Amino acid sequence: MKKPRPAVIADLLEKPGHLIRRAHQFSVAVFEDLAARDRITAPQHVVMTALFKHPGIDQVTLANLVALDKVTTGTIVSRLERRGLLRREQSMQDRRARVLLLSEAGRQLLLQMQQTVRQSQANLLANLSAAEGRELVRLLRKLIGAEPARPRRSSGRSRAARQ
Amino acid sequence: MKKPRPAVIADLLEKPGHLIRRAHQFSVAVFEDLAARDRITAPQHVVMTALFKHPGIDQVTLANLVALDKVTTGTIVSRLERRGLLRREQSMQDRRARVLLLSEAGRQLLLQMQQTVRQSQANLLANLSAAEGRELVRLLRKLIGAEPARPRRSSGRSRAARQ
DNA sequence: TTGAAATAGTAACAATACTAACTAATGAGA
DNA sequence: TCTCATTAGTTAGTATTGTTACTATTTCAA
Repeated sequence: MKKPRPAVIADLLEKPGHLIRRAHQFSVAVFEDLAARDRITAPQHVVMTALFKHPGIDQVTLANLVALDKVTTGTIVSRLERRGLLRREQSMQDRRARVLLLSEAGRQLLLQMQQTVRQSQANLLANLSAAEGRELVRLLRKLIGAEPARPRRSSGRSRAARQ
Repeated sequence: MKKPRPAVIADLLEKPGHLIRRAHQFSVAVFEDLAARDRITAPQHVVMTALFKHPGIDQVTLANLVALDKVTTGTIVSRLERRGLLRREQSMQDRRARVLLLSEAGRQLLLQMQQTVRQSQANLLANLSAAEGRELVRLLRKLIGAEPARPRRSSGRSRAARQ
């Protein structure tokens, strides 16, 4: 006799999609808990980090680096510019493009936030052992198709980074 | 001699917070890819699923079930109500509360979407082996503090489900 | 060289997601 | 019973995130 199939619809806590949303929600909350003092959100921090490592890139390159839509990247950049944390200059080579540079204030803020950021990553993984944390990172990279195999190249082929 | 510490700032693909955001982005894109035809977003589907399993609950109870803010839950519910997928009635017991029920159209749509939903979960985990998928689910549950240990009780203590 | 395709950026729109502040109703203790 | 804290829901405001559509510019190919 067949099992009666009590629920056609699976429990939410079994669904990877739902769990990933919960994890994201948790991650954002943990970050903001510590970074609220500096009035920096997680994506703003990611953008600043990318500009720290790659000064002078344009918005589309930046969008690909951080895996955000170019429109989203544009609004985040605007907000940071309004706060004076980065500068936006006409590119000499391409008059369509805008060259992005962290301002001195932006650089200072980013460096000063390092301890905070490390702490928030630790809080995020607090419920996991060190090995589990590493395994989670590995699985997430594999899930999104960002294999560590390829030596450099980045960008990957993540669906949403299409433009 | 010390290693020169080439980058103060870690690579984004090492940071669990960034990877979780990427995974969430990917998850949403995969779901919408299949569910766009029904014009149902992932959170709308989660809300409908919860109402299917728990008909007649109020908005705050629903918000706790799906781990969303009560405001967000309210706007999603409004949108579904406007489309006729659920009904909202005054509660007899508590005149502040609104009792939520899936309409017949909502029930039909939800059931009809089951195959789509299963497929999108499969697509989401396509890069992982079955064992890796299960491990990811386990780690995410542990991360957000929703242990399978406790037999029933749910709700957990997720930071963002505070209200 | 010129005309079409591609690209960088923006604008307008929609949906999620949260906080803070509010209204209305409930409930519990003095 | 009266007051006050709590609770259900909404409104307003901010931010992220995406789509589609548009302008300006560049590039490539006929």
